[in-house]
Amino acid sequence: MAWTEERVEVLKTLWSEGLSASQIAGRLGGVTRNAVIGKVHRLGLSGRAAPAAPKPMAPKEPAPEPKVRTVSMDPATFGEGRMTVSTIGTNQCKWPIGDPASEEFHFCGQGAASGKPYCAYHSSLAFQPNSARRERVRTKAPAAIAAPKRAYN
DNA sequence: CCCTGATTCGC
DNA sequence: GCGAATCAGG
Repeated sequence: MAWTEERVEVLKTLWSEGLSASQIAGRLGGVTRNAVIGKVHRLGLSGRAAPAAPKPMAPKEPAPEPKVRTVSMDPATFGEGRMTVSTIGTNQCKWPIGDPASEEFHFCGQGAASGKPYCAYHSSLAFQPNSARRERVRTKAPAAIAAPKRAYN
């Protein structure tokens, strides 16, 4: 399973969303949590670093008014609205657009259902790939390296 | 024991 | 670059 742009986007998003490596791995499918963590490190977003650029220090953004843009654009034109991490609303799609460490970085910003971090379009991207396996009840750890206990008889 | 991420290391 | 094995912690 190769790390396609889409999969990487999902990875970055879910990771920044706070999901654990095993959760992400299970969602993507075809990869283990080790692979996810390895990729995460390789991407340089370990430690749950903020997706936003390493802003040294915002000169005290007064913006006391959480005026979010209630945009309703088509998925095809997403990217038009430059929702930054500071302008994103709670019920707006938080799908990352562009490099997290770039000025171009912003969020989709489309209307998202309450509780859902993404709009329908990106939600499908993130949740569509595989939906069969959600259960975590069966943690893949049957390993149980049989103890080589042998009697020295 | 279950889990978590972090790092190493052979591929 | 990739991910399993391993490490280190909760």
